Amino acid sequence: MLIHGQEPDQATDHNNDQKIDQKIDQRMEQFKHVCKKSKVKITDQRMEIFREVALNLEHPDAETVLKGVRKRLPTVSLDTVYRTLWMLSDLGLINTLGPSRGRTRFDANLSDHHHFVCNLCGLTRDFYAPELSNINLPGEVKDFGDLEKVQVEVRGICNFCREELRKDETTEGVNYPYGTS
Amino acid sequence: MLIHGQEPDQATDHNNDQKIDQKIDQRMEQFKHVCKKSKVKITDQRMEIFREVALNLEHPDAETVLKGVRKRLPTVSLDTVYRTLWMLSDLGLINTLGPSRGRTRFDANLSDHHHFVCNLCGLTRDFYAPELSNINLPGEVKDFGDLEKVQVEVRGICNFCREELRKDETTEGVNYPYGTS
DNA sequence: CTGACTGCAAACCCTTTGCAGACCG
DNA sequence: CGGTCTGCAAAGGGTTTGCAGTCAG
Repeated sequence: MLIHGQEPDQATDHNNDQKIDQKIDQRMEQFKHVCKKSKVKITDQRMEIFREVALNLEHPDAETVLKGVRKRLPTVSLDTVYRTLWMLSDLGLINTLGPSRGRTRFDANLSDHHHFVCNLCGLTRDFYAPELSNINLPGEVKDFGDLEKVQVEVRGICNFCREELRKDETTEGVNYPYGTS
Repeated sequence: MLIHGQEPDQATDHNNDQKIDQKIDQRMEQFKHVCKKSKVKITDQRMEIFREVALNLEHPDAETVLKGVRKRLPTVSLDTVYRTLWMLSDLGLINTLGPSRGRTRFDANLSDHHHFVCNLCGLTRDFYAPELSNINLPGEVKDFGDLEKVQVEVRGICNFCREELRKDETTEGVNYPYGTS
Protein backbone atom coordinates (compact mmCIF):
# COMPACT_ATOMS: atom_id res chain seq x y z
CA MET A 1 0.00 0.00 0.00
CA LEU A 2 1.55 3.24 -1.12
CA ILE A 3 0.59 6.15 1.04
CA HIS A 4 1.44 9.17 -1.01
CA GLY A 5 1.21 12.96 -0.93
CA GLN A 6 -1.70 13.39 1.47
CA GLU A 7 0.14 14.33 4.63
CA PRO A 8 -1.92 14.62 7.81
CA ASP A 9 -1.25 18.31 8.25
CA GLN A 10 -2.10 19.24 4.69
CA ALA A 11 -4.79 21.82 4.09
CA THR A 12 -8.25 20.31 4.12
CA ASP A 13 -10.66 20.50 1.22
CA HIS A 14 -11.99 23.91 2.17
CA ASN A 15 -10.69 26.70 4.32
CA ASN A 16 -12.96 26.01 7.25
CA ASP A 17 -10.09 25.54 9.66
CA GLN A 18 -11.84 27.31 12.47
CA LYS A 19 -14.83 25.02 12.33
CA ILE A 20 -12.48 22.05 12.35
CA ASP A 21 -10.59 23.35 15.37
CA GLN A 22 -13.88 23.71 17.16
CA LYS A 23 -14.90 20.19 16.28
CA ILE A 24 -11.57 18.84 17.46
CA ASP A 25 -11.84 20.59 20.81
CA GLN A 26 -15.26 19.11 21.19
CA ARG A 27 -13.94 15.65 20.35
CA MET A 28 -11.07 16.06 22.81
CA GLU A 29 -13.58 16.90 25.53
CA GLN A 30 -15.57 13.82 24.67
CA PHE A 31 -12.37 11.79 24.76
CA LYS A 32 -11.51 13.02 28.25
CA HIS A 33 -15.03 12.47 29.44
CA VAL A 34 -15.11 8.86 28.25
CA CYS A 35 -11.68 8.16 29.71
CA LYS A 36 -12.65 9.46 33.12
CA LYS A 37 -15.90 7.58 33.03
CA SER A 38 -14.00 4.39 32.20
CA LYS A 39 -11.22 5.06 34.70
CA VAL A 40 -8.61 5.14 31.95
CA LYS A 41 -5.71 7.47 32.57
CA ILE A 42 -5.40 10.54 30.39
CA THR A 43 -1.81 10.80 29.23
CA ASP A 44 -0.15 13.08 26.70
CA GLN A 45 0.42 10.13 24.40
CA ARG A 46 -3.22 9.12 24.46
CA MET A 47 -4.42 12.65 23.86
CA GLU A 48 -2.11 13.20 20.93
CA ILE A 49 -2.90 9.82 19.39
CA PHE A 50 -6.60 10.47 19.60
CA ARG A 51 -6.17 13.99 18.25
CA GLU A 52 -4.17 12.63 15.35
CA VAL A 53 -6.86 10.19 14.30
CA ALA A 54 -9.55 12.81 14.77
CA LEU A 55 -7.63 15.36 12.69
CA ASN A 56 -6.60 13.06 9.88
CA LEU A 57 -9.16 12.95 7.09
CA GLU A 58 -7.38 10.07 5.41
CA HIS A 59 -8.03 7.18 7.77
CA PRO A 60 -4.51 6.46 8.93
CA ASP A 61 -2.90 3.17 9.84
CA ALA A 62 -0.82 2.85 13.00
CA GLU A 63 2.44 3.88 11.40
CA THR A 64 0.89 7.02 9.91
CA VAL A 65 -0.53 7.94 13.29
CA LEU A 66 2.92 7.47 14.79
CA LYS A 67 4.47 9.86 12.27
CA GLY A 68 1.86 12.51 12.99
CA VAL A 69 2.08 12.18 16.75
CA ARG A 70 5.87 12.30 16.75
CA LYS A 71 5.74 15.87 15.49
CA ARG A 72 4.45 16.80 18.93
CA LEU A 73 5.77 13.96 21.06
CA PRO A 74 9.01 12.75 19.46
CA THR A 75 9.47 9.87 21.90
CA VAL A 76 6.18 7.96 21.42
CA SER A 77 6.66 4.38 20.40
CA LEU A 78 4.77 2.38 17.82
CA ASP A 79 3.52 -0.12 20.37
CA THR A 80 1.95 2.62 22.43
CA VAL A 81 0.18 3.79 19.31
CA TYR A 82 -1.20 0.30 18.72
CA ARG A 83 -2.24 -0.17 22.32
CA THR A 84 -3.92 3.21 22.41
CA LEU A 85 -5.73 2.78 19.10
CA TRP A 86 -7.23 -0.52 20.14
CA MET A 87 -8.12 0.94 23.51
CA LEU A 88 -9.87 3.86 21.82
CA SER A 89 -11.68 1.38 19.66
CA ASP A 90 -12.75 -0.62 22.72
CA LEU A 91 -13.99 2.60 24.29
CA GLY A 92 -16.06 3.31 21.21
CA LEU A 93 -14.17 6.52 20.49
CA ILE A 94 -12.91 5.40 17.09
CA ASN A 95 -13.79 2.74 14.55
CA THR A 96 -11.63 0.43 12.49
CA LEU A 97 -11.75 -0.08 8.76
CA GLY A 98 -11.10 -3.30 6.92
CA PRO A 99 -10.65 -6.75 8.41
CA SER A 100 -9.60 -6.83 12.05
CA ARG A 101 -5.88 -6.81 12.61
CA GLY A 102 -3.34 -6.62 9.83
CA ARG A 103 -2.73 -3.08 8.58
CA THR A 104 -5.94 -1.88 10.12
CA ARG A 105 -6.97 1.69 9.48
CA PHE A 106 -8.64 3.80 12.09
CA ASP A 107 -11.50 6.22 11.79
CA ALA A 108 -12.50 8.82 14.37
CA ASN A 109 -15.60 9.82 12.43
CA LEU A 110 -18.44 8.18 14.32
CA SER A 111 -21.24 9.83 12.40
CA ASP A 112 -23.17 8.02 9.72
CA HIS A 113 -21.00 8.29 6.65
CA HIS A 114 -19.68 6.41 3.65
CA HIS A 115 -16.29 5.87 2.04
CA PHE A 116 -14.52 6.49 -1.21
CA VAL A 117 -11.55 4.10 -1.44
CA CYS A 118 -8.79 4.26 -4.03
CA ASN A 119 -8.04 0.83 -5.44
CA LEU A 120 -4.39 1.67 -5.96
CA CYS A 121 -3.14 3.55 -2.93
CA GLY A 122 -5.89 2.86 -0.43
CA LEU A 123 -6.76 6.53 0.08
CA THR A 124 -10.04 6.60 1.96
CA ARG A 125 -12.25 9.65 2.25
CA ASP A 126 -15.61 10.14 3.89
CA PHE A 127 -18.70 11.43 2.23
CA TYR A 128 -22.21 11.97 3.47
CA ALA A 129 -25.44 10.97 1.82
CA PRO A 130 -28.44 10.87 4.12
CA GLU A 131 -30.55 9.26 1.44
CA LEU A 132 -28.18 6.29 1.41
CA SER A 133 -28.80 5.65 5.08
CA ASN A 134 -32.23 4.20 4.50
CA ILE A 135 -31.68 2.11 1.41
CA ASN A 136 -33.91 -0.88 0.97
CA LEU A 137 -32.07 -4.10 1.65
CA PRO A 138 -33.38 -7.39 0.32
CA GLY A 139 -35.02 -9.50 3.02
CA GLU A 140 -32.48 -12.29 2.70
CA VAL A 141 -29.81 -10.08 4.23
CA LYS A 142 -31.49 -10.29 7.62
CA ASP A 143 -31.06 -14.06 7.50
CA PHE A 144 -27.32 -13.65 7.87
CA GLY A 145 -27.59 -12.07 11.31
CA ASP A 146 -28.39 -8.85 13.13
CA LEU A 147 -27.73 -5.77 11.03
CA GLU A 148 -25.99 -2.84 12.66
CA LYS A 149 -24.74 -0.47 10.03
CA VAL A 150 -25.00 0.00 6.29
CA GLN A 151 -21.93 1.51 4.74
CA VAL A 152 -21.52 2.27 1.06
CA GLU A 153 -18.03 1.86 -0.31
CA VAL A 154 -17.28 3.52 -3.59
CA ARG A 155 -14.12 2.14 -5.17
CA GLY A 156 -12.15 3.85 -7.88
CA ILE A 157 -8.90 5.62 -8.68
CA CYS A 158 -8.11 8.78 -6.75
CA ASN A 159 -6.96 11.93 -8.53
CA PHE A 160 -3.39 11.52 -7.37
CA CYS A 161 -3.06 7.92 -8.63
CA ARG A 162 -4.73 8.83 -11.92
CA GLU A 163 -1.96 11.37 -12.48
CA GLU A 164 0.71 8.86 -11.49
CA LEU A 165 -0.73 6.36 -13.94
CA ARG A 166 -0.61 8.93 -16.70
CA LYS A 167 3.06 9.60 -15.96
CA ASP A 168 3.98 5.91 -15.73
CA GLU A 169 2.02 4.95 -18.81
CA THR A 170 5.11 4.29 -20.91
CA THR A 171 7.36 3.12 -18.09
CA GLU A 172 6.50 -0.56 -17.70
CA GLY A 173 4.16 -3.23 -18.98
CA VAL A 174 1.72 -5.40 -17.06
CA ASN A 175 2.45 -8.91 -15.80
CA TYR A 176 -0.71 -10.55 -17.04
CA PRO A 177 -3.02 -9.63 -19.91
CA TYR A 178 -5.99 -9.27 -17.49
CA GLY A 179 -8.52 -10.28 -20.17
CA THR A 180 -11.47 -12.09 -18.63
CA SER A 181 -13.71 -13.12 -21.50
CA MET B 1 -10.15 -12.95 13.59
CA LEU B 2 -11.95 -16.10 14.67
CA ILE B 3 -13.04 -18.22 11.76
CA HIS B 4 -15.59 -20.56 13.26
CA GLY B 5 -18.04 -23.26 12.29
CA GLN B 6 -18.56 -22.40 8.62
CA GLU B 7 -16.32 -25.01 7.03
CA PRO B 8 -15.91 -24.81 3.27
CA ASP B 9 -17.63 -28.11 2.60
CA GLN B 10 -20.62 -27.33 4.76
CA ALA B 11 -24.07 -27.48 3.19
CA THR B 12 -25.00 -24.23 1.49
CA ASP B 13 -28.03 -22.18 2.38
CA HIS B 14 -30.42 -24.16 0.23
CA ASN B 15 -30.32 -27.60 -1.32
CA ASN B 16 -29.48 -26.44 -4.80
CA ASP B 17 -26.29 -28.45 -4.96
CA GLN B 18 -26.82 -29.46 -8.56
CA LYS B 19 -27.08 -25.90 -9.74
CA ILE B 20 -23.91 -25.09 -7.84
CA ASP B 21 -22.03 -28.02 -9.39
CA GLN B 22 -23.05 -26.75 -12.76
CA LYS B 23 -21.86 -23.26 -12.00
CA ILE B 24 -18.56 -24.56 -10.74
CA ASP B 25 -17.94 -26.58 -13.89
CA GLN B 26 -18.67 -23.47 -15.86
CA ARG B 27 -16.23 -21.46 -13.76
CA MET B 28 -13.56 -24.13 -14.14
CA GLU B 29 -13.92 -23.96 -17.90
CA GLN B 30 -13.56 -20.21 -17.76
CA PHE B 31 -10.49 -20.63 -15.59
CA LYS B 32 -8.86 -22.99 -18.08
CA HIS B 33 -9.77 -20.75 -20.96
CA VAL B 34 -8.20 -17.67 -19.38
CA CYS B 35 -5.09 -19.61 -18.37
CA LYS B 36 -4.53 -20.88 -21.89
CA LYS B 37 -5.16 -17.47 -23.35
CA SER B 38 -2.61 -15.99 -20.96
CA LYS B 39 -0.10 -18.82 -21.44
CA VAL B 40 -0.28 -19.73 -17.77
CA LYS B 41 0.19 -23.43 -17.03
CA ILE B 42 -2.78 -25.37 -15.71
CA THR B 43 -1.63 -27.42 -12.75
CA ASP B 44 -3.59 -29.49 -10.25
CA GLN B 45 -2.69 -27.02 -7.53
CA ARG B 46 -4.01 -24.07 -9.48
CA MET B 47 -7.22 -25.86 -10.42
CA GLU B 48 -7.94 -26.90 -6.87
CA ILE B 49 -7.10 -23.49 -5.46
CA PHE B 50 -9.41 -21.78 -7.89
CA ARG B 51 -12.13 -24.35 -7.27
CA GLU B 52 -11.80 -23.79 -3.55
CA VAL B 53 -12.32 -20.04 -3.82
CA ALA B 54 -15.17 -20.52 -6.26
CA LEU B 55 -16.90 -23.06 -3.99
CA ASN B 56 -16.43 -21.23 -0.74
CA LEU B 57 -19.30 -18.87 -0.01
CA GLU B 58 -17.44 -17.36 2.90
CA HIS B 59 -14.69 -15.39 1.20
CA PRO B 60 -11.69 -17.27 2.49
CA ASP B 61 -8.25 -16.01 3.37
CA ALA B 62 -5.15 -17.83 2.16
CA GLU B 63 -4.93 -20.17 5.11
CA THR B 64 -8.56 -21.21 4.78
CA VAL B 65 -8.03 -21.92 1.10
CA LEU B 66 -5.03 -24.04 2.02
CA LYS B 67 -7.08 -26.12 4.45
CA GLY B 68 -9.76 -26.74 1.85
CA VAL B 69 -7.34 -27.59 -0.93
CA ARG B 70 -5.35 -29.98 1.24
CA LYS B 71 -8.36 -32.28 1.46
CA ARG B 72 -7.74 -33.10 -2.17
CA LEU B 73 -4.04 -32.29 -2.52
CA PRO B 74 -2.44 -32.91 0.86
CA THR B 75 0.98 -31.63 -0.21
CA VAL B 76 0.13 -28.10 -1.37
CA SER B 77 2.05 -25.42 0.41
CA LEU B 78 0.86 -22.11 1.72
CA ASP B 79 3.18 -20.12 -0.51
CA THR B 80 1.74 -21.77 -3.60
CA VAL B 81 -1.69 -20.76 -2.40
CA TYR B 82 -0.56 -17.17 -2.05
CA ARG B 83 1.17 -17.11 -5.40
CA THR B 84 -1.83 -18.65 -7.11
CA LEU B 85 -4.38 -16.39 -5.48
CA TRP B 86 -2.54 -13.25 -6.56
CA MET B 87 -2.08 -14.69 -10.03
CA LEU B 88 -5.82 -15.40 -10.26
CA SER B 89 -6.42 -11.86 -9.12
CA ASP B 90 -4.05 -10.52 -11.78
CA LEU B 91 -5.88 -12.58 -14.37
CA GLY B 92 -9.15 -11.07 -13.27
CA LEU B 93 -10.56 -14.44 -12.22
CA ILE B 94 -11.04 -13.47 -8.60
CA ASN B 95 -11.23 -10.27 -6.58
CA THR B 96 -9.78 -9.34 -3.24
CA LEU B 97 -11.57 -7.90 -0.24
CA GLY B 98 -10.22 -5.46 2.27
CA PRO B 99 -7.01 -3.46 2.08
CA SER B 100 -4.33 -4.91 -0.18
CA ARG B 101 -2.03 -7.39 1.49
CA GLY B 102 -2.31 -8.31 5.13
CA ARG B 103 -4.91 -11.03 5.71
CA THR B 104 -6.55 -10.41 2.38
CA ARG B 105 -9.71 -12.33 1.59
CA PHE B 106 -10.50 -13.58 -1.86
CA ASP B 107 -13.75 -13.56 -3.77
CA ALA B 108 -14.49 -15.59 -6.89
CA ASN B 109 -17.85 -13.91 -7.37
CA LEU B 110 -17.28 -11.42 -10.16
CA SER B 111 -20.90 -10.40 -10.60
CA ASP B 112 -22.27 -7.18 -9.20
CA HIS B 113 -22.99 -7.96 -5.58
CA HIS B 114 -22.80 -6.63 -2.04
CA HIS B 115 -21.55 -7.94 1.28
CA PHE B 116 -22.79 -8.72 4.73
CA VAL B 117 -19.83 -8.69 7.14
CA CYS B 118 -19.89 -9.91 10.74
CA ASN B 119 -18.17 -7.46 13.03
CA LEU B 120 -17.00 -10.22 15.34
CA CYS B 121 -15.75 -13.11 13.25
CA GLY B 122 -15.41 -11.48 9.85
CA LEU B 123 -17.89 -13.81 8.16
CA THR B 124 -18.63 -12.31 4.78
CA ARG B 125 -21.58 -13.31 2.62
CA ASP B 126 -22.77 -12.01 -0.71
CA PHE B 127 -26.19 -10.65 -1.46
CA TYR B 128 -27.75 -9.18 -4.56
CA ALA B 129 -29.79 -6.05 -4.88
CA PRO B 130 -30.05 -4.69 -8.41
CA GLU B 131 -31.72 -1.54 -7.16
CA LEU B 132 -28.61 -0.74 -5.11
CA SER B 133 -26.46 -0.73 -8.23
CA ASN B 134 -27.75 2.62 -9.38
CA ILE B 135 -27.92 4.55 -6.14
CA ASN B 136 -27.52 8.28 -6.38
CA LEU B 137 -24.18 9.44 -5.09
CA PRO B 138 -23.61 13.02 -4.01
CA GLY B 139 -21.67 15.01 -6.59
CA GLU B 140 -18.75 15.62 -4.25
CA VAL B 141 -17.77 11.96 -4.46
CA LYS B 142 -16.66 12.41 -8.04
CA ASP B 143 -14.16 15.02 -6.84
CA PHE B 144 -12.16 12.30 -5.10
CA GLY B 145 -11.33 10.51 -8.35
CA ASP B 146 -12.71 8.17 -11.00
CA LEU B 147 -15.43 5.91 -9.65
CA GLU B 148 -15.36 2.25 -10.64
CA LYS B 149 -17.65 0.28 -8.40
CA VAL B 150 -20.18 0.91 -5.70
CA GLN B 151 -20.36 -1.77 -3.08
CA VAL B 152 -22.68 -1.77 -0.12
CA GLU B 153 -21.32 -3.29 3.05
CA VAL B 154 -23.80 -4.24 5.71
CA ARG B 155 -22.13 -4.78 9.07
CA GLY B 156 -23.64 -6.65 11.95
CA ILE B 157 -23.41 -9.80 14.05
CA CYS B 158 -23.86 -13.12 12.27
CA ASN B 159 -26.19 -15.77 13.65
CA PHE B 160 -23.33 -17.93 14.84
CA CYS B 161 -21.66 -15.15 16.83
CA ARG B 162 -24.98 -14.05 18.29
CA GLU B 163 -25.36 -17.55 19.71
CA GLU B 164 -21.79 -17.54 21.00
CA LEU B 165 -22.41 -14.22 22.71
CA ARG B 166 -25.50 -15.59 24.37
CA LYS B 167 -23.51 -18.56 25.69
CA ASP B 168 -20.59 -16.43 26.88
CA GLU B 169 -22.82 -13.85 28.48
CA THR B 170 -22.03 -14.95 32.02
CA THR B 171 -18.52 -16.23 31.34
CA GLU B 172 -16.44 -13.07 31.41
CA GLY B 173 -16.74 -9.34 31.65
CA VAL B 174 -15.69 -6.78 29.09
CA ASN B 175 -12.40 -4.90 29.34
CA TYR B 176 -13.89 -1.46 28.87
CA PRO B 177 -17.41 -0.20 29.60
CA TYR B 178 -17.83 0.90 25.97
CA GLY B 179 -20.12 3.79 26.92
CA THR B 180 -19.92 6.63 24.41
CA SER B 181 -22.21 9.36 25.61
C1' DC C 1 2.13 6.36 46.79
C1' DT C 2 0.33 2.74 43.78
C1' DG C 3 -1.45 0.79 39.95
C1' DA C 4 -1.73 1.91 35.29
C1' DC C 5 1.06 3.32 31.41
C1' DT C 6 5.23 3.75 28.49
C1' DG C 7 9.29 2.44 25.77
C1' DC C 8 12.33 -1.06 24.63
C1' DA C 9 13.27 -5.34 22.66
C1' DA C 10 12.09 -9.61 21.50
C1' DA C 11 8.40 -12.59 19.96
C1' DC C 12 4.67 -13.54 16.87
C1' DC C 13 1.92 -14.05 12.78
C1' DC C 14 0.97 -13.60 8.07
C1' DT C 15 3.02 -13.04 3.71
C1' DT C 16 6.79 -12.99 0.38
C1' DT C 17 11.15 -14.53 -1.73
C1' DG C 18 15.36 -17.48 -3.30
C1' DC C 19 16.40 -21.74 -4.73
C1' DA C 20 16.70 -26.67 -6.37
C1' DG C 21 13.92 -30.20 -8.01
C1' DA C 22 9.39 -31.46 -10.51
C1' DC C 23 6.20 -31.02 -14.11
C1' DC C 24 3.21 -28.95 -18.01
C1' DG C 25 3.05 -28.24 -22.76
C1' DC D 1 13.15 -31.08 -23.23
C1' DG D 2 12.77 -25.97 -21.66
C1' DG D 3 10.75 -22.86 -19.07
C1' DT D 4 7.42 -22.57 -15.70
C1' DC D 5 5.79 -24.09 -11.32
C1' DT D 6 6.17 -26.19 -6.70
C1' DG D 7 7.72 -26.94 -1.98
C1' DC D 8 10.96 -25.88 1.33
C1' DA D 9 13.06 -22.81 4.31
C1' DA D 10 14.36 -18.53 5.51
C1' DA D 11 13.51 -13.57 5.30
C1' DG D 12 10.36 -9.66 5.61
C1' DG D 13 6.88 -6.41 7.41
C1' DG D 14 3.30 -5.32 10.49
C1' DT D 15 1.55 -6.19 15.11
C1' DT D 16 1.71 -7.89 19.87
C1' DT D 17 3.75 -8.99 24.37
C1' DG D 18 6.92 -9.20 28.72
C1' DC D 19 9.32 -6.38 31.53
C1' DA D 20 11.36 -2.62 34.30
C1' DG D 21 11.17 2.15 34.85
C1' DT D 22 7.79 6.26 34.83
C1' DC D 23 3.80 8.90 35.69
C1' DA D 24 -1.29 10.20 36.43
C1' DG D 25 -4.59 10.32 39.95
